[in-house]
Amino acid sequence: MNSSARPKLRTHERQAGLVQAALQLAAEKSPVEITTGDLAQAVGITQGAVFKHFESKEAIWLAVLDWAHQALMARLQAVVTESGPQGADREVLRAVFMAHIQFVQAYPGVPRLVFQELQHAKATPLKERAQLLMRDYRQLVMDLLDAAVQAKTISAQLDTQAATVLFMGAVQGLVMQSLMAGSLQGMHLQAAAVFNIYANGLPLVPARTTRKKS
Amino acid sequence: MNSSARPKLRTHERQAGLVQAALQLAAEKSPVEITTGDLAQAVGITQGAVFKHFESKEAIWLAVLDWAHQALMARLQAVVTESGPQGADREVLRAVFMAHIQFVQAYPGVPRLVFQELQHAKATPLKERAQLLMRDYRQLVMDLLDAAVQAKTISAQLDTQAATVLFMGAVQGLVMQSLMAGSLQGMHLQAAAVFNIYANGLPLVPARTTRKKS
DNA sequence: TGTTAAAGTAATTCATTAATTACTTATTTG
DNA sequence: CAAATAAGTAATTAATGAATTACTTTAACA
Repeated sequence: MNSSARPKLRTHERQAGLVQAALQLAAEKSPVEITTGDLAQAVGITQGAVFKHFESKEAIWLAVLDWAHQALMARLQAVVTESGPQGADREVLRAVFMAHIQFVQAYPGVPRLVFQELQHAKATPLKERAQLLMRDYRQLVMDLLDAAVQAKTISAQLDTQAATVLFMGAVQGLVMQSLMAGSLQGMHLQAAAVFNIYANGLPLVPARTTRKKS
Repeated sequence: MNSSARPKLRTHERQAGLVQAALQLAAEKSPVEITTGDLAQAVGITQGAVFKHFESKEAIWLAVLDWAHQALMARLQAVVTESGPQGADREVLRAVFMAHIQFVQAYPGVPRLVFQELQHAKATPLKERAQLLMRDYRQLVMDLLDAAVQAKTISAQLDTQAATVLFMGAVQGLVMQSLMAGSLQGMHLQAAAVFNIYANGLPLVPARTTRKKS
């Protein structure tokens, strides 16, 4: 990647470089098979030099997860606030959905890494970060759904927990799909179709002329 | 696991034992961190002895994937045929969904392994097996959806590709959910709620009092 | 501008783990 | 029942890869 032969960057920049390198590499291969040597090479330094900037390999992945957390949530939050305080609720959801898909396309290494870490049985620091990211994300989606219920755009029948799981699963399904196909291309085309089915599954508030029956 | 001190099993049985041990261990930890030593121990033999029965570690995981493929598809096929030739289509889907969830609860290592392998960028034999399993699964779901459209239980509007992605994503979402929670308990409770939303998203055929149009 | 601290190198250490080897023991089966 | 074969052991090998060390170079700044 970075072949500019310019040695001696300050720790902060090297850290950033390594984090980006990790993201790049994770886009192409499973995080488990990324070595500190790979990272060093990608950034143009020696394997040993990596440890001048990070205490351990784990610390690098922690930084990557932090970056991803920050970047993803910022984007999604932006989308939410852009949509204005009382946008059509389904449309906000759709915008968030599509923004997430875009993010995944831009940084395919992130879902890889997150899922990788969630797999560990016992709570490693990395797993905890991954959980944190997911929890935050989950909360954002659930808040949107709850707001829609509140605003009576969606029926109070809705199990918002379940709806959140399905929302996240929809993204995950698309990711998996592209892992099978081997290409991220066309992901957001299918994403729209998938979201339509999802949104269709969210119950409308009962027709307002009719009396509601259980 | 197997602490019965009975040496010298025939290769076929040892293979089966090792496959089951791998499934067990994969239920608890990430497949990457399962060593041949772990497998040997779980089955009560020496690390080296493992290679009397499998050419390589990779061969073990291949066998595991084959077993999983076989077992999962058999179950799902059974559910489909049990439901009779003209069962209510959504109910067949629901039954398949729930059967899959049950399978995942019984063998949590399987989704772990599959996803793990799908991550590899270049086509390793293991990745190909995982893809094969997913493709078969995907086909089963899509066939059901297509049949429902054919039977006019579901509107021809439906993008069955997308509906299949969402179906698989729904399972995946539940898996992820349990990975976050750290427990498989209660998964099938939430599964029912998730499926309801999904099924609700499948468009009904237009009201039947209307004359059918091509 | 010369000293210091940070950033880098190259080579080494240490641990892990898949696979092999030389040898032993159990189990078929001719 | 005694070869022959299959299954097992214990120890070794070879490769990999994270981290450490001893030393060198660059950049900052007092």
